[in-house]
Formats: sequence, C-alpha cells, structure tokens
Amino acid sequence: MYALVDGNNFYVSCERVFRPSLQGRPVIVLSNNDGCAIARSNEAKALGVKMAAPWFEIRHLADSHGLVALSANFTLYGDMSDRMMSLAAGLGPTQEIYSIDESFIGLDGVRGDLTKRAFAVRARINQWVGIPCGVGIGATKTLAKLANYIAKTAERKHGSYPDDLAQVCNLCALPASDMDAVLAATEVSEVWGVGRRIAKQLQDGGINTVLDLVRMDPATVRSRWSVVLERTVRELQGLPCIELEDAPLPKKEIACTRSFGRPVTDLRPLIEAVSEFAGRAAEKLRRQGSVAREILVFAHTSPFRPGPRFSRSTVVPLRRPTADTALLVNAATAGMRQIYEPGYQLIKAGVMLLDLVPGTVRQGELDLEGDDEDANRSRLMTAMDALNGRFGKGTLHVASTGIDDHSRVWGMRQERRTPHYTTSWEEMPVARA
DNA sequence: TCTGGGGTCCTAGGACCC
DNA sequence: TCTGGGGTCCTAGGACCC
Repeated sequence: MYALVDGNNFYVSCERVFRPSLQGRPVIVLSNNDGCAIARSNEAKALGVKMAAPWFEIRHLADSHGLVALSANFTLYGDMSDRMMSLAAGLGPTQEIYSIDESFIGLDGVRGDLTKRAFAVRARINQWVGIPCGVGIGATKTLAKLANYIAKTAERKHGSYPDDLAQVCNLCALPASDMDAVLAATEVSEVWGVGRRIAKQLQDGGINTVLDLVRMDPATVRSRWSVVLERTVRELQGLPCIELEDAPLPKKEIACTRSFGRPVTDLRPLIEAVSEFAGRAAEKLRRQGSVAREILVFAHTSPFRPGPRFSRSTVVPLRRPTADTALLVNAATAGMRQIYEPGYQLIKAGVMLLDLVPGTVRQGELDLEGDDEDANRSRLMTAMDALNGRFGKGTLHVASTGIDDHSRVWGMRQERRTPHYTTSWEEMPVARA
C-alpha cells in the first residue's frame, strides 16, 4: 500500500509562506526568463490561467484582476521541499522523493488508522513548514496518485475552496461500490501515465472514465498501445507493477540548458554560456559520483519566432570518462565552435552529459600520463565544490564563463524574484514586533 | 518585446553477426 | 516459381512525468 503526499500549487505555496498577503489572491510563478506560468494558485486557475501560459499573453490580468506574478526562486523551493519531505517521511517506513513537491510513502507494516495518520502528518507539515498538502492512499502507486487527485477535486466540487483545504483520500478504505462511483466520475485523462495523446486515443475508442479503463483487458491494451499502458491498467486494478524507488538511482544523463534573456548571435557569448552549463552539469555529475563518456552541445533559434531557423547539436566524445570541469568545459566549447554559424538569433543552448558510469570504474589504459595527475585534478575538483558549497555558487568557476555578470548578454531575465529567505543570511526575513 | 528545464522508458528499424 | 532464421546492439523518435 502506498501514499502520495504532494504540496498544493507548490511554488506558489512556498512564496505565500513568506508573504502571507498573497493568501486568497491569484498568484503565479513564472519559468526562467519570466517566460510562462509554471505554478498557479487556485484563484489564478479560476481566472483561466493555463499551465505554461506565456506571460505576455496573460499579463493584462495583473491590472484587471490583481494577478500577481513572481519569478521562479528555485533555491527557496528546493529548501522548502527538503523540509516538507523530511516530515512526509514520518508517514511510513520507506519514501521515494518523486519530484520537488511529491513523495510516495511505502505503508507496509504501518498499523492503525491510515487515514487518521495521514491527516496528522498533513497537519504537521502545514504547521511546521507552512505548505498545504494533499494525501492519497491506494494499493498501488497509480491508485495513490489517483486518490491524491480525488482529494484535491472532491472539495472543489463543493464550491471554491482555498488552496489549503486539500485533504486526504484513502481509496483502500472505500467500499467496492463507492469505488466504482468514484472511478466513473473521474476522467481517464487524469490517470498517471495517460497523457494527452493516449487520452485522445482512448476517448476516440469510447474509453472516457477511469472505470472504463479499469475494465479493459490488459492484453488488449498491450497490443493496441504498449506495455506501459498495460502496467497502468493493472495498477488501477490493484496489482502493483511499479515499485517504490526508495534509494534514488543515479541519473543516466545530466543536462543543463537555458533560454537566453535575449537572442544571441555571436560566438563569444555562446562559448560563455556553454562553459557555464558544462561547469554546472559537472558539479551535478560529481555529486552523484559518476563520470561521463561524452557530452552533447546544442543551440537553436526560437521555434515561435519568424526568421531563419537554426537547430544543431553535436556529441563530443571524451578521451576518457571524466567529471573534471575543465575537461568538460573544453569539450563543450569545442562542440559549440563546431556547430556555430553566424547570422542566427539563437535563444537557447545547453549541454547534456551522456553515457554516465560510476566514478569508481576506471578504464585501464595504455597511457603514460600517470595517475598522479588524475589524483591532483580530482582533489582540485573536490576543493572547488567545497568552496562553492561554502561561499556560494560560482565563487570559483572557469574563466571562459565570463568574468562578471554584467558582461553576460545571454543571462536570464528575472524581474520579480523574491529573496532567498531560508538559504542566505543576507536575505533572511526579519520579524518586527 | 515576450513561449522553461530536466528527466525516464519503450519501440521500431537498421546494421551487423553467425 | 523461387531468396533462412535467429540474435544483439544502437539510435532516433515518441510519449510520458513534474
């Protein structure tokens, strides 16, 4: 049995903790570059703001309806997430942190009334961290997800409720007849694993509700769609097919990509950008103790804007697997020089570290560049990570990323960012009597 | 003026092998 | 008229997730 604990409108809720005046108002959080809405309060949803709606198309709502838009403050959200997750873990013996605002809890062996227990954990998160949560409980992860969705919408049906009222739904405690009614009242597109495409195909075939989907024959689903959807159907039928990953698996690829604050045409800023991205990706790589065998570099023009299109990428193999910032930056800049062509308004670039292997695996090689050199480089990287950890990101970086922020023509726009309330002494909120 | 970033898994098809 | 059978590995692309 599983629970899914999930923070409501998470980014907005994080902002509201430190700015209570945002309670009850339509609030959204914007993506990098203040591009589009990536989180919406219930009031903003009620105004008709869609997920990923471009800001320039909805900004008139600021004047007409008091819509508040904030730049994404991922440092804050990450820290609030850590606090929320550590409390959610109290619900059961195992936990899988599934995303920044969701975790699955394994409930095997938990005794007593699960629903009560879920309410208690939810209340504690609300009181200690200030984030309103919903909790769904079901026999499988897919059912727990569904329960979580129902917990959120059941109350919306009784009228408009503020974000913090999302509660608890325990499908395991529901009599079979009620269960059918609930499934029949829920659209198939809400199921975890059913996206837009498949939802459309299902509806075209007359499968409209979750109940319709549950009653399908898994073998038919497999032959007409895929094993993925077959698993989803079995999970909805109560047969666990997706296990809890309580020890996070190492990433198989690590990316760092960004849209630019404004279009870039020259090579130099592109070199700066991919140097920065490669450095960031290398840090993530070292954090999980892996090394990369190749690095992909790409750049492209806006898919939305007229004008000549450009989209190119290249994979640069590393001479040997590495997590060394300097080597990865070198490879990334070499790749960028290779694909670069003048005359295009590029709006995005990025790097991806590919073919990752554990850092402990070392390829034996007929090469006289000794291990001493390697060991020194590795100590250098450890020192660099430690300094950046202590004094802040970017304290120590390779010079090709550009020396100062102002010269970075590619830097991202963030005009409405709130302070790093919980992670920076300078930005800590001050309470006045 | 203006449209995010970071992942995973599965499948089909081609290259290649014996 | 007629052209085997069975595998593996890799890649690109699709679909999904938050």
